[in-house]
Amino acid sequence: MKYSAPKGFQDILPPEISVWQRIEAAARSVFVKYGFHEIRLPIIEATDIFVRSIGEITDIVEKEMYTFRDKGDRSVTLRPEGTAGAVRCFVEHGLHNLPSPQKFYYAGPMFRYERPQKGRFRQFYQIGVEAFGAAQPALDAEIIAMLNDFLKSIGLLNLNFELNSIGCDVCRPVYKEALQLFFRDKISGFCPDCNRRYNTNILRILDCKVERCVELRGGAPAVSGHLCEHCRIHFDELTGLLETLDVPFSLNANLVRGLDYYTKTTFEVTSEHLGAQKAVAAGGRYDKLVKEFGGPDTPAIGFAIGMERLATLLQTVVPPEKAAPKVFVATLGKQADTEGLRITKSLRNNGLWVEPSYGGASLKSQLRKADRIGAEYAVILGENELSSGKAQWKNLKEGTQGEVALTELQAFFAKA
RNA sequence: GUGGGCGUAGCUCAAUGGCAGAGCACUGGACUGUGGCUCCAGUGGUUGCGGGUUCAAUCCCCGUCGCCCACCCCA
Repeated sequence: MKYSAPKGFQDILPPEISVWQRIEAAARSVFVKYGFHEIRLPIIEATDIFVRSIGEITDIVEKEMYTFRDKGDRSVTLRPEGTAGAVRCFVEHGLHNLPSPQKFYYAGPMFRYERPQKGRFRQFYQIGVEAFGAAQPALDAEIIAMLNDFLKSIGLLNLNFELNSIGCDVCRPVYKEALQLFFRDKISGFCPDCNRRYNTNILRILDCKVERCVELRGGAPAVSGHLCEHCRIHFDELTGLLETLDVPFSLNANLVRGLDYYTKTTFEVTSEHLGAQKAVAAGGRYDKLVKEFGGPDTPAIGFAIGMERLATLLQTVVPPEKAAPKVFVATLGKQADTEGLRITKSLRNNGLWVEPSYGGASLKSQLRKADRIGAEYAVILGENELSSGKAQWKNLKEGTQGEVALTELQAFFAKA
């Protein structure tokens, strides 16, 4: 093999594409009912946009970004996620001047230089959703309900919907201090990763999977007990609204998002039928990010859906569609080859999927091909048919055959 | 970045320190112009790449690249 796609990059071929198209169509039809509009964003942004929003000490920024200098010596980065670019877009175009909230979605590839594994690629596709300009828990509830609607509409059940609040810039620092106090004396007993987390992102100790760490962190202060009144009310109202809207969820006090910009509500949808990378969608509030980007103080919330992971799940539920032509036109002889092309075109003009023979093969091999590509009908056109002005039609599913005048072919297949 | 497993035909996989194979798929034939079933034949390989050991390496050793899985982290 001389060439292969770069590590962590993959081709998506026709049998799989039908699942992707189904996902995209379902997303559009659900999102439009919630008033979300599609936007198309650049795949490259100024590097600083991601550093400022995602956070300097996150893995994404520290080691996973495809960053390079363009010919104008600007540092640019292939987007590792969509929210930063969406916020940049919102601020750049002054979209806060439009009635609030403004609601958007987008779909496309993201890039992270990571070691590939099941459900993880260096180029991966996300459908992203962002809503700007409403601080009320009603918006959180709606956006989560919309995600739930979407997942139901493509036929996915048995997903885990987890919810948490990580507080705001008032209560989170207090909570972090409480965690530092709790772990200070016992951190040396934790795994090396947790010792690193103690300094970089202490919240992450709460979802370490190492058995010893799970035991040792028993009794650690829960975020729910440290939310300020404002955040606690927001969260309580949200859970109440989700119950009203019949959105099932479970609380997970250890649900921590890795990106710095999240505030208050965080949520994640996972499946047990994926590998270790089991999150199919995740998101949360980011009330400070628009201001951070130079816009007015504008609360916002969003989520992202992992397309590959969703497609993997959907393929186990719904088999990929096998699309097949209505008619295969088999021809024998130069003159019939030409006439066959003309017939093919006229049937296509009637809206049918028609495949011509490209000439030169035996009738036997042409019919074999017609069968293998799953055509419903074959039209047979040779010297006899040309001279009589009548083609043979054959129903390949039922094995029936008959004659039809060349001038009647369109009418024949319009009814067939 | 770390750890483990695996690289042989388009796909799924055999094989052995001594001529590189099967099934499926593809093309054709048996059946001068009638598919599916059957039978026959054909196309297709620098055994991922590079080096080493050896009379001889697909096999053993080293390196490298790729794939898979897990950690970290994340959609």
